[in-house]
Amino acid sequence: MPKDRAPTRIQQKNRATILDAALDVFSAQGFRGATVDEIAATAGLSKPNLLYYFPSKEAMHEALLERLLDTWLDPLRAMDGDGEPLEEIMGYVRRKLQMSRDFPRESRLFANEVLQGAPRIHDALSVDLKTLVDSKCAVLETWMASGAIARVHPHHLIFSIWSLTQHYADFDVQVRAVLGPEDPFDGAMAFLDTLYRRMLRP
Amino acid sequence: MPKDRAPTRIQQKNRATILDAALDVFSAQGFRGATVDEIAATAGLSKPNLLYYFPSKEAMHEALLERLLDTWLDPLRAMDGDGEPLEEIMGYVRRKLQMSRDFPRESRLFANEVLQGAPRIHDALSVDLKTLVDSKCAVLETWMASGAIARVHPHHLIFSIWSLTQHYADFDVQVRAVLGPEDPFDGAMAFLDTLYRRMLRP
DNA sequence: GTCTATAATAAGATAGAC
DNA sequence: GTCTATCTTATTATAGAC
Repeated sequence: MPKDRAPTRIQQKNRATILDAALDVFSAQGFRGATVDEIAATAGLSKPNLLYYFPSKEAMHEALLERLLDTWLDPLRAMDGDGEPLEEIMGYVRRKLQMSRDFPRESRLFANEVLQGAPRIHDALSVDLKTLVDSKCAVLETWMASGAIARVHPHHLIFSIWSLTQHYADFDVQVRAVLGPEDPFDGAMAFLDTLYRRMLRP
Repeated sequence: MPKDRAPTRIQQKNRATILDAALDVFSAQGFRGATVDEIAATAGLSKPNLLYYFPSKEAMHEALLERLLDTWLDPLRAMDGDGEPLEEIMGYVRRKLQMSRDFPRESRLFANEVLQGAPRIHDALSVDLKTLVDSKCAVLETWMASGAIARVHPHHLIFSIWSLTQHYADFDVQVRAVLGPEDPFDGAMAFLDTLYRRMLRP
């Protein structure tokens, strides 16, 4: 096990390789569906070597979720109460859709976890996430009160952005099966742009 | 194993009990996360007795998916090309949201399967589902051409209905963690009503 | 039809050589 | 740091009595 001092370059590289492989497998199979064997094979390492870097399968999963939660909410944090309301919301939608396109594995890791009752991140949801969302809902409400955007339930507005954007990562197979060769994300961005501008027009 | 003749009442009842328990466990844990032990315990039967009715864990899962696919698309099938366009669409949204509220386990079973690449239902998606969706998109396009509803990409319109409604079943823990004690479904229905009426107003 | 007992295998984790 | 070999446990499935 790595000693309790600054990790060497090879340690950093191996940990990164392992986490990337683990993300591949966990996001595709869920926690219990994933096997350490498959993660090791994907990483190109032996199973005991993997467990030299992470003490258990659980530890890998935990490391991934922790890293994910750190960055997953950045697009919402970046919605600026002092900006132009509609453009701030559209910017949030755009950033969220880009995350679905560029980081579908992260989206599916998260979806797997929440779908199965969020056993490992329930506190993060009901504390950190709730706090952030409530504060942004307050911002949305001032925008609605000022007449800058139309009135809707602010929490459901945020849920709608989550569901509409994450759908393209989480249900990618279904979307492509139905849509055929057409790129989903271009059409999605145009559609979401229309949707939110029409719904929120004062 | 049940003989190849009409099932007795006790057989029917046991099969139904098992499938209900299996739905509980598969929808909460995914296919590989589910164990036959847990399904048996939930059903109140011994494990060998379970496997007397279904030859394998895989067979239970298959039976559930088959039954699900049969009924999952009914709300879309019911959207009538001869009806009043906006009300037909709103009716579809309402039925779909009701399914999320009344059959969240089915929604999560489906989500688990698609999220993990739809290995068992890929054909159903790219054939049956695609055929149905394409035909309903043609209907939507005639409505748009006639000016009865505003123009949007029809496939993405349908994706939006799926994602916005299923979100309340699949991400139920998250929605409730953020929303607190407020009932999600009442607010959701009001929100979706507003959303689609504003977006589709000609 | 239902059960107890058990076989067979898969998977997480460790020992110990190099 | 990395590997082969192995232990241990969990899990699917079956045998065979009742």
